[in-house]
Amino acid sequence: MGTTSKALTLLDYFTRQQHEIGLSDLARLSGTNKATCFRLMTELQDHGLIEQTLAKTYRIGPAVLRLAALREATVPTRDAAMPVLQALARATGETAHMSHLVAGRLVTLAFAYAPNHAIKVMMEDADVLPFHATSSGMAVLAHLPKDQQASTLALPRIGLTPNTMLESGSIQAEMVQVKAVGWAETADTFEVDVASVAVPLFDCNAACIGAVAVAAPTTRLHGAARADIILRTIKAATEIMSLQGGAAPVTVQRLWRAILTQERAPA
Amino acid sequence: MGTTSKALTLLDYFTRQQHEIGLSDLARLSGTNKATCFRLMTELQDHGLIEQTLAKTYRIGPAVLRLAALREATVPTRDAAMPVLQALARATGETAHMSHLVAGRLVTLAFAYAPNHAIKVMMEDADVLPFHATSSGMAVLAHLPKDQQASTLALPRIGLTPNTMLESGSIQAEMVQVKAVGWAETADTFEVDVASVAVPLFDCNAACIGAVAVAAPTTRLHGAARADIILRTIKAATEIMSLQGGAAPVTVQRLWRAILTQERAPA
DNA sequence: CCCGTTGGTTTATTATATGAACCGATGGTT
DNA sequence: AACCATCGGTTCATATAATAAACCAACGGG
Repeated sequence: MGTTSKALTLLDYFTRQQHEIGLSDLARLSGTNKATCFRLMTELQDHGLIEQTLAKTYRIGPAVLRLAALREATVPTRDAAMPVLQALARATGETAHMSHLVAGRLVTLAFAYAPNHAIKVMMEDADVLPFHATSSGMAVLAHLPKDQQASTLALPRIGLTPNTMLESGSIQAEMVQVKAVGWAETADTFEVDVASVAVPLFDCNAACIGAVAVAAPTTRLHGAARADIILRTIKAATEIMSLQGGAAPVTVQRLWRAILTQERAPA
Repeated sequence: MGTTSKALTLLDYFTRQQHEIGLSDLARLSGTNKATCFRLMTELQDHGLIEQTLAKTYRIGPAVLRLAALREATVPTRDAAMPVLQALARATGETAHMSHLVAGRLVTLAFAYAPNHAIKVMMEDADVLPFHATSSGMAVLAHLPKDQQASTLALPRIGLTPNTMLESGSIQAEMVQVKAVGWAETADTFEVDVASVAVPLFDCNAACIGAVAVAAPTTRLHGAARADIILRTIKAATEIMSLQGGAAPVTVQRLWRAILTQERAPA
């Protein structure tokens, strides 16, 4: 592996749960030599990607803000999707969110809450979603190239609830199902009492790059409400893709058109 | 220079003006060998910091969005400053903005417009500001450690208007003046007819990390309005610092207190 | 048909990254 | 107070990774 990759890999250890890490800890976590880790972090620090606190711990630096602003100016992903997500949340009365595939991981980039329920599903930006336990993950996984599916399935999985799928076989069966209907659904697999519906997003090459999803308490994702949510999520996905110059593969487009025209969600 | 630094330096060539760059162009711009450039870009791409368009040009990738969200979750710089800037813009009727020092450069991180004027100063996120031609730049430069001042002054400067200061001598004289009053002011040095007032920001170590500024058409930055803007900008800066756990050096605090208590801007 | 340019690849050479051991400082524990 | 573990950071011989010139094939005018 290249030195640059090693340095950039160090950034991955900073998460919402652990956003400040000391040198020795980071060296241990990443399995790098302490001296190497120090040198790499110093280099990241010189460019503002990392900064050090008073307590000498490292954290993500301010340079990423400039890069993110530049990214949004170049490809307005988040800014373009935000109003669509807000409309989706308002219309469904539930939590809407969008995740993108970044370097093989599914990252939450934006979300919107609905005001009309006391109980709602809460989200965090920059969260990394497990493929096997979320509808977004399954929606994306099902539409990935075979090799990426295989490498993703080869990763270790953890059971977040009693309902989480763990065996490759059942996940692959679900992937077939997801691909056959054009959207994905999970209930109580990520967290108990949380269910969600997800629709994949594609770029201009018809390659799957993420998903739009609506998450709700399991008890509210039934019957007519559920059917409505499925329709609206598909519409939101197509809208976001048109804003970003993406397009679903024709096979998926056909599935969606069928669902939208019959104005009813299939089994 | 380390390999990682070389790779990260490549990111700096992506600007608001030039946000997509081809391989040969980038190799030329950065002075790196084309093969090296390719390898480094591929590595950045593997981590999502860079992505390639259909036309094979490179651009900033989606991973920076995750990092930026994580940064804001760790240190809510932008999110915390935004309401203060909006209030400042509303109260002054002009454009307010905040810039931070990132890896030796001054980067615009947030701004807010006022609704009440047809003519206003426009801003862009992620812009890099020249120290010698902006009030924010001078405010920061004046409060930097001597060695950083020297290295900044050693950089080449360009004259953006006939009024832009270019000689080190006049810039250093201005720095003394800025440090003596605790804030900075420029008129027609960045762009003709644009004037601005800036107040430095400090972190918890009392090290200067950026500035808050109000920019207005030169004709509107006079008399009572100017005095009011100076007061409000100082108040906004102290507010932002208290939100972020920073504090100005006692010398600067004294200057500000004097200005605020006499409720009048000094010459 | 040619010529210049593009993105990308190969190769021997060389410069850079690496990691064990070390340092001084800090903070509990006995 | 002596001890010990751990912290962030440094040193230096060794080994690995980065480098750059030359080379592709493909594309687009003139």
